[in-house]
Amino acid sequence: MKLSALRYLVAFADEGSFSKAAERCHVSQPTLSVALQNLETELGVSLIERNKGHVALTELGWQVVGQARKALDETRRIEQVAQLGKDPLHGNFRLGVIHTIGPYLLPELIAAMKKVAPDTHLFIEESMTALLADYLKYGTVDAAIIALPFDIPGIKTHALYDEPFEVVVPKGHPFAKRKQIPSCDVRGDDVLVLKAGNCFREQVLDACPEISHAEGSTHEGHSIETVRCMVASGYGISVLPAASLGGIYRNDLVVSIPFETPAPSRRVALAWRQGFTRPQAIEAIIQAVGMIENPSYLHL
Amino acid sequence: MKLSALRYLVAFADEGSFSKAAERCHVSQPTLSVALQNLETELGVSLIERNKGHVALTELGWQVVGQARKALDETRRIEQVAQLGKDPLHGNFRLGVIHTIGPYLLPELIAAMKKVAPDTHLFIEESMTALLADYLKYGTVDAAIIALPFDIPGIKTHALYDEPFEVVVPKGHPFAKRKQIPSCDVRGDDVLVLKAGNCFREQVLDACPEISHAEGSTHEGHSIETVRCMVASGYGISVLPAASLGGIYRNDLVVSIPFETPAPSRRVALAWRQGFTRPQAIEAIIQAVGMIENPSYLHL
DNA sequence: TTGCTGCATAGCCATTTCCTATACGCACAG
DNA sequence: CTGTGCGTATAGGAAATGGCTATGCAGCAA
Repeated sequence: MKLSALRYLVAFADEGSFSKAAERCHVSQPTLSVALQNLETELGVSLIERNKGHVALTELGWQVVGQARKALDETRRIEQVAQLGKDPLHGNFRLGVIHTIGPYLLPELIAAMKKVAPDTHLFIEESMTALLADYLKYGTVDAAIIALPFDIPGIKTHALYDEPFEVVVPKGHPFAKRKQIPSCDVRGDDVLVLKAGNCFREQVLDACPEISHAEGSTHEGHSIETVRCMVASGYGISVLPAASLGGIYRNDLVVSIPFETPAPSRRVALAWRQGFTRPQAIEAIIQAVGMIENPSYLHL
Repeated sequence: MKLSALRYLVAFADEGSFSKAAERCHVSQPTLSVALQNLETELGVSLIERNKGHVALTELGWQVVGQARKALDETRRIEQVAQLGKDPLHGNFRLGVIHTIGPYLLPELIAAMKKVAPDTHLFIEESMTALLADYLKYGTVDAAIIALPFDIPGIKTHALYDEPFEVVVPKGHPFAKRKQIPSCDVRGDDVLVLKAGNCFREQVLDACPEISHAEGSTHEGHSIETVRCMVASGYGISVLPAASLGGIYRNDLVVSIPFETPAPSRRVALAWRQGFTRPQAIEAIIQAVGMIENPSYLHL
């Protein structure tokens, strides 16, 4: 079945003559005539009654014309859908974020995106770095916010900001009154770290190599919030990213103290597939991050 | 836009790979690959994100696929409509009837058609012979029941039955007690006839040439029912077709008397365009007329 | 590295599609 | 009755299309 033949048929129904229909369709009369004959042959029915000196649609012809109109309408709507979708800032955008950043960045990021790209609807996928890498690769997410380094073939990144780490101790801990702490003071087996798989665990261990970190020990937490509660409960001290300690996450049960400069930190970046078709949406996210006011991290 | 490209796109959405989609569509991988590239170019958007080692639909791609499915569904339904319509006894049939036959034949004809072709839905168009001829010609009706002769180029006819005429007089009229009347007795200026345009008027004047028939006189009626009422009211006598005098149309205000044999009559026929595409429906009507029991006319 | 898989590209061929020219039938006018 | 105009069908040829095979190239697994 050819869409052109359907258009010819509808034109014939509207014009009531082969010649007029051909004119309307910008084809010659024989072209349209033959095309309709073929359509009838293909469907195995007679759509047009050809009489000496007069032609008209058959009863069935009218039914087919009606259905053909619907089909043509739906195909026209394909073009409309494509046209609407041409705006790269319109439609859904699937954004992955690592667990140790999501809760502390997203509320403000989403608010900023509403201003930068109000028609972009963010779907958030929170996970761990390794999984997000796969998601990115296979297109499950369009982009991801992760911590560098993030060197994956075919994936591009753009640094967003640096996030310093801070030491977290329970109220009344000997460190609690100090203004700054050197990283070498964070050591021993009472330092709580995240469980394996969270990239932040490795980043902390890199920053404070003297932490004792037997994997599977009771001094591991599933999430930053768990660790914070464990610190508050006196299980030990920890090192957490600044964003998880400021703003609405500040509380009275724990005390956070900056490291001595140069404070250990991680560089947070946006990552996306090289072939991603909406670079403008990537730009919008970068711009939205830059718009966040009073962030608990260091703008680049 | 090509329907094949839409099918390829949907197949790709289902299979997630060019090769598998090509296999499903029974075409080679390059064919499908190129077709989708062309579709993207035509729509001016990117539907598929091509990465090294991995391809996937874009957000917009999914939207277009959804719309493409609808369009393909509607085109498939065209074939279904055609398939259903292949039954020539299914669907609408527009039947024209002249005024002087319609009310007296249709009730029984419609009942008979319900048995012969229950899926044929009759649309009735009641009019005068000349108009029906045009309707037939231009396809406004599919067939017409008229009185012979009806010689029109491109129109075929099939005689259905002979309908004798009868003399109608008011109760108490001198003719009322006679068993038979010779046509020469029907004469003068108190014979009521139909107005010009009704073919039955000419048929009566042919049968009884001695009727005085100044056109536009007060002795003309618009319809058989009007004439019957005029006879009942004592305006004169008339000649009417037997079918309008029997059955439910028999009443006590007028008396109908047969003509002497050979009684004047008219031959009623079915007429249709030579090129009409559903001859089976024509056959069904002829058969339905033959099925009518106890008709007020003479089966051939 | 090597082979395998999967998509893109190139070149070729068959088919399709559209055109012009022409034939044919009908209607209308002279 | 005949010529002319209108409308559709048919025929033949040119151009465009759609399909194929062969091949290139990148990623991935062994």
